[in-house]
Amino acid sequence: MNPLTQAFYLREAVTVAKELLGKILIRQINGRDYCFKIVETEAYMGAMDKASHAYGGKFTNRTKPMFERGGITYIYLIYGMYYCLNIVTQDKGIPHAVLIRAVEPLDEGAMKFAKSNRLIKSKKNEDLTNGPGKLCQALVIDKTLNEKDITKENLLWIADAPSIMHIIKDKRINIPYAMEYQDMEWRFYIADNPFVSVLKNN
DNA sequence: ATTCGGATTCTCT
DNA sequence: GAGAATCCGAATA
Repeated sequence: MNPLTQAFYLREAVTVAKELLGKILIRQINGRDYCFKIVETEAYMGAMDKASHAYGGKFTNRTKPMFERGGITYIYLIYGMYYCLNIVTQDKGIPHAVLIRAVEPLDEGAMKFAKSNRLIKSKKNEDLTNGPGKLCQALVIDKTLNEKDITKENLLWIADAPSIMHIIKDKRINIPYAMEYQDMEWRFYIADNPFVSVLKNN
């Protein structure tokens, strides 16, 4: 499997968010590779986007990675308990990012790995990785992996795979403070995939 | 099936 | 000091 190159990430977050669906997120740990398919993403569109941590060009210790050149991680702690994994996109100085909201274990090994890191009652496999906090727990992703290059085979990287044809677009989740931006359809997921966290409400 | 509250700590003002 | 790009299990209906 070949890593997605940096050029892939030097574009708008919405574009990258759509194209990341179906790609393979790989966690290397104890000399083994665990592979997961990306099935749900959200785009955060930089200084104009009221839902973004970088709204108004806000530059702090936390948001700093978003201002770097695309192709690295942006990982933060949320609600004091959970981590969220983002992929930085666009060139240096343009703070776009894509939140990885859900992944699907690609094989039995990945499934067992996820299970061993998630101590929950539910026996449904979907509950292992169908949310941004859940997948970070399942793949043992924390701030030690923040601001790291994901274009090279490493502890955490992304490999190319065939593009997804049937993509659903929808509003982003849980951003009530974002005013008019909470209605932007900047969440994307693979149609009919059981690991998607929230389905379209109608 | 849907709603609800508690957990927990980093980050910024 | 307040609030956060969430999750889980329990309670309700």
